[in-house]
Amino acid sequence: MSSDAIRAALVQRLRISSGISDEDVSAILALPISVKQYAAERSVVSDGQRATDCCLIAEGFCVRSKTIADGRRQILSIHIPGEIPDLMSLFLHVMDHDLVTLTPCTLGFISHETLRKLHFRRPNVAEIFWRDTLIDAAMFREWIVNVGQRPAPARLAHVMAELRERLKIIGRAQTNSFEMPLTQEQIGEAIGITAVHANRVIRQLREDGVVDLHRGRVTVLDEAKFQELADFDNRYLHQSPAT
DNA sequence: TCATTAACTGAGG
DNA sequence: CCTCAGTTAATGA
Repeated sequence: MSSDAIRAALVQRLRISSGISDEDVSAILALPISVKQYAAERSVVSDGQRATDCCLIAEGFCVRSKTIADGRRQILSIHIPGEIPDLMSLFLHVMDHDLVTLTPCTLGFISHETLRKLHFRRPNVAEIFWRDTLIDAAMFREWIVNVGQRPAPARLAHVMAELRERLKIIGRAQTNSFEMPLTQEQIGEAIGITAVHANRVIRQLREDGVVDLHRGRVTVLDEAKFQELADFDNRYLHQSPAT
């Protein structure tokens, strides 16, 4: 994939969620960016590492995660094309978690130096990136509530509902079907249950005619049941800049 | 390797 | 007694 396509993915997302101006778009499109291909399940930046670039996902899915002493891993967030999962590293240089590819990915790296200069030259872009980081924090709050308080089937449904909403923004989800390329082990790591229990939960949702998850693709079987279970309110994604 | 399922267990309501 | 969820183990795709 060309680096133009990578920039386009970012701009498409920022246009919708931040109301970015054409001039700011041009400034972003002119940034030097280094494109790299990653296989699935590869570390992009690790906990404790000093980051010198920010990573823009052009193609594929990534997760952010932390691993505890006994080796168990918590998945903290799922990331899709057009996002910059490690934007915070621009100011927090030493990573406090891992960024890992889930699927084969095309990633674009923009140096901190470049981004810093852009911030001085274009305060509007700095504001947009700040806003993006705050939305990221809002998503973490929602994730905590989800994992901490909802029963397992609702937890899974909520993660699915959020992913659908975000994929829709970049034109990659239909209402009743979208990609969710996590193994059952990874689903367990995301919502705090074992892989065996993840399997039970998925089966239950399928048997109840709510939603099906098969080979990394979600199919909503009953929209009303799905919404009720997921208890999803998209306000925390703050998609319209005006409000 | 990943997904599936059963059987058993214990916590907690 | 019931639901939820972890563990173990066997088996299938």
